Amino acid sequence: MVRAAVLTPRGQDFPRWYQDVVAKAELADNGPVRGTMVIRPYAYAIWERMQAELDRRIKAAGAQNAYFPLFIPESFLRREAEHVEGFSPELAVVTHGGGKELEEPVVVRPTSETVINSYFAKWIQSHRDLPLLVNQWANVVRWELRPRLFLRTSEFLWQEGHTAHASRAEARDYARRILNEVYEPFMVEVLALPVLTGRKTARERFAGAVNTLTCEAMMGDGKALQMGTSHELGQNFARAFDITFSDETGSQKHVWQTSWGVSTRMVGGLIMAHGDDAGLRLPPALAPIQVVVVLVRAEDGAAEAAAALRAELEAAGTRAALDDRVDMGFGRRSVEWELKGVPVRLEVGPRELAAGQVTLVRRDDGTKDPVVVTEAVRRVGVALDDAQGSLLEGARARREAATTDVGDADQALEAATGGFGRLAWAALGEEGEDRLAAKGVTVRCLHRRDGTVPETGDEPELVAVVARAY
RNA sequence: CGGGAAGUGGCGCAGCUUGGUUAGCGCGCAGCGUUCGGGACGCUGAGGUCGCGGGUUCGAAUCCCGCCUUCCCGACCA
Repeated sequence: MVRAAVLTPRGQDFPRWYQDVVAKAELADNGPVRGTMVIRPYAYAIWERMQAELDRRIKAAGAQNAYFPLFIPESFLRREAEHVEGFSPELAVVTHGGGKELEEPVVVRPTSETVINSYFAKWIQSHRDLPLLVNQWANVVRWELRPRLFLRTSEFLWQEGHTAHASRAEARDYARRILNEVYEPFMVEVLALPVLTGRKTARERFAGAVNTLTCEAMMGDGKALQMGTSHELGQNFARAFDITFSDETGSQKHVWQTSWGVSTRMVGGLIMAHGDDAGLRLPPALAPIQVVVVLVRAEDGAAEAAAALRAELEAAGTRAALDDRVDMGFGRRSVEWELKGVPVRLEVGPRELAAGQVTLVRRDDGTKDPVVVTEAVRRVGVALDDAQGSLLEGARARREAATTDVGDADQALEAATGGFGRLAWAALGEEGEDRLAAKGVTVRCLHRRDGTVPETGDEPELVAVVARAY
């Protein structure tokens, strides 16, 4: 039996495939204003799972949640020179309110450094007030000229952390801690996405930061996606907003800061990294629905058995759903759950039930196995664990296979046509970086030979990973 | 923002070159029946100011102008 193609094949037209998945898995729609996005319930559930997992880790790193306003006085943005310069082109500016022209235009936040820091200046007096670790879950607006659902939209949802510390070393350590203890483990353990971590080059650095750290993942077409960033801001904003404290000796000092964020872009990354020709493939640790019990036919006690299985799975702590829509064709329902990437399907029908069995189908590798009903819950648990690992390994293997070690800029360009190129940063340099950029290839990050994050950008023997990026 | 392509029921498309009266097709949707272990089938039916605005014309989905939106390729960003 040949399956009809549900989606444009991934290898035939990747962008088209991506759009097909977003539409058919009911993830998102375009909003009425160019560049905006309607996040549909299933994708929002995925985002909520990301939020839950991240929020826990962020709090474990000591930050507390707060909320700052959407509207920011335009003058605030102008206080940090590089920051304005970086964001000016993509600002949405409100000029009218309450039926009249505003005296000072108000910008819709593209990020909240400026508002948050103006309050940090007020709240921080003493070294005893430090470190101040704040996180906010919010929407931000950056007017996009070339929008793409989840990956680049004019409005997106994210989490932005902002911290102030008493010393440069402490701020630097915290920026790194967020990268290595929050973002990277979340992406690896929950999203099953192997990420490269490292520093951004000066060219790729966040506007206003002295150092930007990044997590980079490879998508199914070999392009890179920046999954999250953590910035060391130095004292740039502290000076611009006059954030000072008296230290133990009573002298006034400017604070040292960080900011860090991940966004709904990760949903796009998840689709592009794990998806296949049948749709999304969700890692079990993330999936809003980990297992769906599909009632094949409501005969011979199958309906009762399916409902009971779902209840048992839930009792065992598994996120389970029941699909008892027997008036809809079985094949159609299978296709639907595959599109949505639900990791495991338990098919319950009278035929196998007569033998005391149900069928366990794994989304990650497509395997189907009969399992004894009384063993089903345990077997689902095993399958979920296994799928989590195999998705991660599969993504890692694809990345390795599509990564080439090269010696110079020309070879790097060649390598970046279908994956990552890796070469000595010393052999590329900023001139080489500019040459690549002219061809749409960027340095995604700099890291040590062993993949760890360097302390500074001028460590010897740094490796540059270059690629085309979303 | 530059360069290309395209907007016709929910989705995918035909019709446009050579204006002409009831705008078609497939999928989906609703009802009924037969089916039912990988997108079932039959019958009946609903659903469209042809992206928006202006113009030409006796008459515009079709020709002209402007705008909006989407997709692809480039420059900028999570």
